[in-house]
Amino acid sequence: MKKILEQISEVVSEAFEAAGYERSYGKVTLSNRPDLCEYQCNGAMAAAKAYKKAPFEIANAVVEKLAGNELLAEAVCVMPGFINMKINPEFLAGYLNEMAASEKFGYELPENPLSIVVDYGGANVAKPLHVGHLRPAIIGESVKRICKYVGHNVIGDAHLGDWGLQMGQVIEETKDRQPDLPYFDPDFKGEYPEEAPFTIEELSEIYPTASAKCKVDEEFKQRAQEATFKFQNGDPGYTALCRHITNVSKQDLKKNYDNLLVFFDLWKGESDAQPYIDDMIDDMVKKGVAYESQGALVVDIAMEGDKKEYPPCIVRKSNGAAIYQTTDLATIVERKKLYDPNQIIYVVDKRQDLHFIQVFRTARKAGLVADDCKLDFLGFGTMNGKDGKPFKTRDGGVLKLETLIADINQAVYERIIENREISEEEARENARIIGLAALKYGDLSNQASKDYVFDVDRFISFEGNTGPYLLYTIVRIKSILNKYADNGGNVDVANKVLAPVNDSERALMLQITKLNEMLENAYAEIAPHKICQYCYELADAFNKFYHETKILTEENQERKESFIALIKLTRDIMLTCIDLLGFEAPERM
RNA sequence: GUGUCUGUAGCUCAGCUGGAUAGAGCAACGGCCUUCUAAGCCGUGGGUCGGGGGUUCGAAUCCCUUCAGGCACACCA
Repeated sequence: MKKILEQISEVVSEAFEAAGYERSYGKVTLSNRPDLCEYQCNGAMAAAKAYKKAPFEIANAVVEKLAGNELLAEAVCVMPGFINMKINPEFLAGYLNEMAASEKFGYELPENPLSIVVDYGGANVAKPLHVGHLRPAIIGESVKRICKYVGHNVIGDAHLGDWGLQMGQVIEETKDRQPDLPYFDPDFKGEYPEEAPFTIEELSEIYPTASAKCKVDEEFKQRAQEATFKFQNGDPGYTALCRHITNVSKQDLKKNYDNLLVFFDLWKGESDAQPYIDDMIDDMVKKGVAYESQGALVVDIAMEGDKKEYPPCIVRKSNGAAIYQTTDLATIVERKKLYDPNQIIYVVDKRQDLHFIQVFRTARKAGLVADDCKLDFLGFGTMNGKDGKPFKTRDGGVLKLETLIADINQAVYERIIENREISEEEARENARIIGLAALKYGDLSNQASKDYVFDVDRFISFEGNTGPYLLYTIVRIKSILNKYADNGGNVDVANKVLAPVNDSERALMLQITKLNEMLENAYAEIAPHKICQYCYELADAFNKFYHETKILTEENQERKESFIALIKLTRDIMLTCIDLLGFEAPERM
């Protein structure tokens, strides 16, 4: 269905035309003076210049043409030439009823859905997830859900780091512990065992041990580097062992991501792109985009209008090895071949923006993607502590993600048992749900590209603009609906929303109508924080309405059913919003 | 040094495709629970939107300049 702003703009555009002006001046926006009106059109002021007339005169003529329009209850013109409008309450109610009856609240799906790859997570095989992995997981998951919701075909790819030194480190440490395994026997000719030589628990201890050893033991470090080289060059035993490392590690990562409600469609890794490298580079050389410079093979990425000189993109190091850029480019080749995407969104630390400029420009120059394939870099900012410096543990170390989440859950749990009398089991379960909401909302409510202060106490404060506040509001609505059902009301029947009876109900209804406009925007700008803001305003509007309106004791049956329909719609939209943000609501709290 | 991002209330942040008195939350202070969850609601105080120029009928928003901070700048990922 058409968005409400489109509908009103249409009406005003026609009025401009009827009054003898360009219809393009009829664009209507939400009012920034809600005390005066709900919608405004500033077109008369822009038109004044083109037609060399007083803006007020134009606005007046337009307002005359708007008289009696069924969408509007009021249209007035105000100096110097604003057109202020109020919506017809009957029309408003009708709009909500249409939203409630429509799939996805009437969001208009694209005629030609895009194929979108979202690259997020940034996890490395064999290494534990730490706080640094939190933002890409949270933001990426939300971006993925938003893209899906607005009707595109989306693939979320974890794009594991499975091609680095850590592989060699784990190989060597395993070798030291179990030297007799067949992977280390160069003459071994049989089938390698199907079972991994270590469990998740063992692996998660092997890596840190090996990593620590590398820092103090030069000989071990040397061996790890050699092992990495051998595995990257296809040594069969090492390759087989690496497959075990990856598989075991993946289970552990999956468990951790599941806890965060982060679900990848694909668990590809850097290693999957390797087979594409040689052909890709040959092609670049053949096309003349890649050339040798200081021993390395590079691609110039300078473009007209650049304010600075960009360093060329290295696609092959002077020692012949591939580099980060190479792998990312080859991954684009792979994705083009397997998924032919129209858009690839990278959710990666913003400090890597130069890297992605290099990769994107090289991909374009070498024709790795179709010209109309969008390559988006959603660079996120740093998570800082309360002191404004990058988030660290008390002793300055890197905080494991599991620890962070456990700490938050514990803090939320303590707050719950302080305020509520519920069973131990429910308190723990709610702490998990509410903690995750606090964590994710705390992150997503900031613009992704900015650094932000990670303040657990504030996030779980249960007050104000927080995840728990949203959940509390949802739970409140659920509770009313449950009571309504207990008293014989039927919650499942689709009641009609009537025109609003008071200002707070009207405000709630207006807020609901903004949903689809907001969603379109959140997708176009890849901006989950817009959903946070909308959902908070919706919760706020509901709570104000709630305090002014007795819902269950309303005597007029039709009116009561209208209230029920309205709060049901509010609940459903809020549930949709938090789902797009990547968290859930409990039944009670 | 070059580029880039950021600078809005005591704190944390929205607003930035130009519009009418710059918005929230927290913190402070004052109200509201015999009535659908007070994790809520209502109210008060608090800002020369880093500074300075410019464009415009109109600028937190666009342009220039300046100050302060973050980040990145070819063979790490």
